[in-house]
Amino acid sequence: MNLHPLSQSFVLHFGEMGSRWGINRTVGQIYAVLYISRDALTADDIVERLGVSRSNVSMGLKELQSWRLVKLEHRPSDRRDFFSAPEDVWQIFRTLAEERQRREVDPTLSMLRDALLETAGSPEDVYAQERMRRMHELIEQITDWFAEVRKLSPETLQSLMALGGKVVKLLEMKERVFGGRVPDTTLDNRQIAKNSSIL
Amino acid sequence: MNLHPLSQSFVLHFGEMGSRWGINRTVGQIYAVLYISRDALTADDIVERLGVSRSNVSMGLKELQSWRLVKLEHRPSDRRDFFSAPEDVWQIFRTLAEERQRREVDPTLSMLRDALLETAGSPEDVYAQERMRRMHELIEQITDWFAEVRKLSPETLQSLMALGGKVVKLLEMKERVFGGRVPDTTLDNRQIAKNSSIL
DNA sequence: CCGTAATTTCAGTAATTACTGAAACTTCGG
DNA sequence: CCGAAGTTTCAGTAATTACTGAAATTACGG
Repeated sequence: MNLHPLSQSFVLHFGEMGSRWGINRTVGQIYAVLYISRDALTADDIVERLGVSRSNVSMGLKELQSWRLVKLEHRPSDRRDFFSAPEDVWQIFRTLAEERQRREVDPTLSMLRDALLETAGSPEDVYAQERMRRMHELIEQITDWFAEVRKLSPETLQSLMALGGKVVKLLEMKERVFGGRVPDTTLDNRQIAKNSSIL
Repeated sequence: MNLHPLSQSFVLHFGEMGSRWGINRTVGQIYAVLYISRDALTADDIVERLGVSRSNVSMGLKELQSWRLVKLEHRPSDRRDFFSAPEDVWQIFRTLAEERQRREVDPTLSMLRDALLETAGSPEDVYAQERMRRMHELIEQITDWFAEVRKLSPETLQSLMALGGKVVKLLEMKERVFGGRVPDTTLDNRQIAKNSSIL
């Protein structure tokens, strides 16, 4: 591995993290190298930095492209492919989440839906289905929420996150002015549903 | 594998998902079996249902315990260990997130902080550090937000998620009425004014 | 279109990770 | 404490996944 020591620990760490996340070590390292590089790199640049085979880098880059995590660009009178990671970290995060949704969450929801359509033949099946229903509900809720949140601009999102749990307090306050009853400590489902319908 | 067909696809799917998430197939399957079981199960129950070795189940259960994803209980005059998955799916989700935070996010933040303390010796290093700084910022922001959100009750959280992006609209509405000046509450007024003005 | 540089594919092999059965250990009722 | 039931550990092996080098394919400047 032919890297500045500062970058080295970053790259190694991402290789390690990659393997924990079901992405292989080299793919993680390739991404790390691209992420911290100012300029777009050729596959051979990456080979040189990581000390792995050219074919390995080729496969890794293909994998990263399938995740939409790297951009491919070309330069005039240069036949080589140049790769780079997107600038915006929020965009990267979003892409990652979207791809995981597509690859893992959607198939899971689909499997759960299928199982819920089956006729339960025994008390165990009835319980199993009930559990699956709850899981389906949870995943769908988080999924829908995320789809909504994705529509917000990064700035808005950042502000909301900065508020954190205080959002609730702010909404309670709004309740006092617009709503009927004053909620005790937490908001009640129905009440929020009611209010949001006016929007 | 000795399971009702309805449960079988669920269990197989979770095995598959497990391997994609860096958790091994059997561990995923064990969890799935526990999740859909009404009663707590012994290790031998799981062996029977999955058709894997007793030792494999033992290791898998240990792994799941280290993730705090299974509860261990005992019954009077029965020396066996009984395992079960928590009832509340929100709780499960939360535990999973907390453990991943502890195992993956925290070490990553720590690595990034260390790298940011180093002195950059070249223009490449300077850029690499800038990128790491941005990544650190993003992760910390999401982390802090999540820590806040974790304090909310599942019901409150659910209500908030049901609102989705409409939260922004509600807060804007509040803005229009109070214009940053906020009636007496437990919150520090200045803090709210500051935060909501960004919206 | 030719030649060559660049990239991809793929079969073989290396490395890693998962799984098993046997043995060691633990626990607890008697 | 003893013995049996239950659990864990671990060395060996199986299965999976990652990586390489060579060959095939692609793509583009001349």
